[in-house]
Amino acid sequence: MSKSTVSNVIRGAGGVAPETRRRVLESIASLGYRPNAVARHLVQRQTSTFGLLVGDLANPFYSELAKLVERHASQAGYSTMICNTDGRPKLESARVESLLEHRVAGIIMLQFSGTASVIGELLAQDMPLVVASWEERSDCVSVDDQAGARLAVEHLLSLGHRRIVYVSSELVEPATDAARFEGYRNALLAAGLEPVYLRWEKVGSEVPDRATAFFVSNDVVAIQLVDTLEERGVRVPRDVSVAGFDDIALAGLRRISLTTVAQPRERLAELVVAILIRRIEDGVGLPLQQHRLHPALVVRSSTGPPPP
Amino acid sequence: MSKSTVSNVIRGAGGVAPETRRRVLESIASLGYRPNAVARHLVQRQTSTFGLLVGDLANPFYSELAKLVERHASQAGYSTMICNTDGRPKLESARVESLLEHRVAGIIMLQFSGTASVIGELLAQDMPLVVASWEERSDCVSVDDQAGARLAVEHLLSLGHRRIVYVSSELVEPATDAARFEGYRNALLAAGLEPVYLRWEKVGSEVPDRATAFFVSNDVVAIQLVDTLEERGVRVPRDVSVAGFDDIALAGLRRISLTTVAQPRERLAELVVAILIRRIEDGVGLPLQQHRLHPALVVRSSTGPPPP
DNA sequence: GTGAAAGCGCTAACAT
DNA sequence: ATGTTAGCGCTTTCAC
Repeated sequence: MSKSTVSNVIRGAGGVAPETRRRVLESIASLGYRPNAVARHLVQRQTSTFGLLVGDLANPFYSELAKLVERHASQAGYSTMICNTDGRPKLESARVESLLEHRVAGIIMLQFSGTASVIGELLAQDMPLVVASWEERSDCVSVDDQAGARLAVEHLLSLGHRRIVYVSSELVEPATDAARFEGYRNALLAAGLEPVYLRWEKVGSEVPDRATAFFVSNDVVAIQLVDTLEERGVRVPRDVSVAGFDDIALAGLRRISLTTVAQPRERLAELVVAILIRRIEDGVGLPLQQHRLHPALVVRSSTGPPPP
Repeated sequence: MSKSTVSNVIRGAGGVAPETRRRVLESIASLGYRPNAVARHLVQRQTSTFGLLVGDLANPFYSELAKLVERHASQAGYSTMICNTDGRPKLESARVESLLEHRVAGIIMLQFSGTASVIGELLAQDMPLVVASWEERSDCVSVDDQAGARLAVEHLLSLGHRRIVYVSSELVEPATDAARFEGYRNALLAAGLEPVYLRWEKVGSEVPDRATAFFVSNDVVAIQLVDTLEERGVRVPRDVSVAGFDDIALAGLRRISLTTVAQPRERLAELVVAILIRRIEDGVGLPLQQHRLHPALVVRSSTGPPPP
């Protein structure tokens, strides 16, 4: 009963006599032996751990996604090391450095803080990486942000709105925000209307009085916007309509009932993990794996016709 | 420039000549050398990774807590391996086994699925463990669930309610649920009233018509309950009052405005991590570290006087 | 102050 | 089918 035989039994490698196998298993049970993954990873020069970078776990969209990603990862035999970056580039690079030192098998970025260099560095080191938003340089899977925005804006347009404002926030990474704004802008331009870009942080001071509808770059901020508006006595959707993006669980509550662009979360999580595993197994040779998923408009009651 | 000298420089261990130190640092930079944490952990027979077990990351209370825990952990130099158990004991033990094989330095359970044996096994192996709810046998920190429930019920009582129903759900682990029910029960009994225990899953079929108020064991279910009630045309708080437990971020929204018992999340996360680190450093000799935090009632507009 | 040597617990290649 | 050997990349004595 040498180390290698025990190893063969544990790893399910063939070539072990049934009787030997039984004895090994028995000893393992009686001694309470537990294989040491650290040692295995060292000798294999490969861990079975993913690094999961998320901007803000307190944002339901990301925590829901993180949950799904972790599930798929563990089903495929991978553990998940989670890092909340708070959207801070400094923190992000520190956490990436730590993941690299831990020799994670691959990294998933649910939200990329905007420091383009981080992605470049990861790629330069051949670290398998999947970004859950559009990223030219690496494997990625995202929803078609432009199409999603167009869906929402066309809905607002068809309701009769003419003064539709785009509201952005720091919670959405710049590239994604840009794509959603672009979709919004194209839809407005096509209707011969003028796009207006507003930062959520400034809604307090400069909210355009004549706006009859807002398209907000994510649900969390959309819900906060409804809150803020109603605090000022503006009723939604009677006085003004609000549409969001993501379709977080909360958006479906009767009291919230937010019209929004739904992301296929389940499919997204599944794909992200599958793509990462593929990259890990097939290596650098594999061409870029980039997917764009279709979003769907979910009409609820935060949008309605503009006041007369 | 031997391996040990490099090691001494990296670890900041003294006894290295400034000139040598400079040269080592320079080589590290030019070669792009990155220390291998896996090897370090193997030789030290200790990782710097925490295992974080959470019942449901999609529940905002847990994701908010997870975020805080991860932050404190990383500030203390620990990585966080996250495991979503979905409240399923089978999954839970599988994930714990994986954490054990990874030789995590300690485990934090944000929600314990109810299989008492898991905790026993962990303790038997001297695995540092902190449970974020009351657990006699191990280090733990929780809010005073009984006191919290009493706060909520006394508020309802003072509003004039007499038929107050307790609503439980699978989302809350049994021990916590029991403590909250106990606090509810005591408060009702003290007022000479009869406690009623109802499972959320059964609210559809057997909701007591004469109830004028519900105390729900957590916010997520409380919010769903409000939804369900209003779907049936029952208005909150006009017809019936609802109070929850946790004070998730969502509860503060105007549209939701849920009266609830607030848990000191920030303090909880901080303590959990501090206690775990203490246990890791001081070992088995240290007596049990058990803390009970004080909850606070947050009165919002989901509660009001009962209808005449 | 620096280097040489041993060994953490495994796997993989090679003997037997 | 089983055992032996040689590392994986570090830290930690222990010599020098």
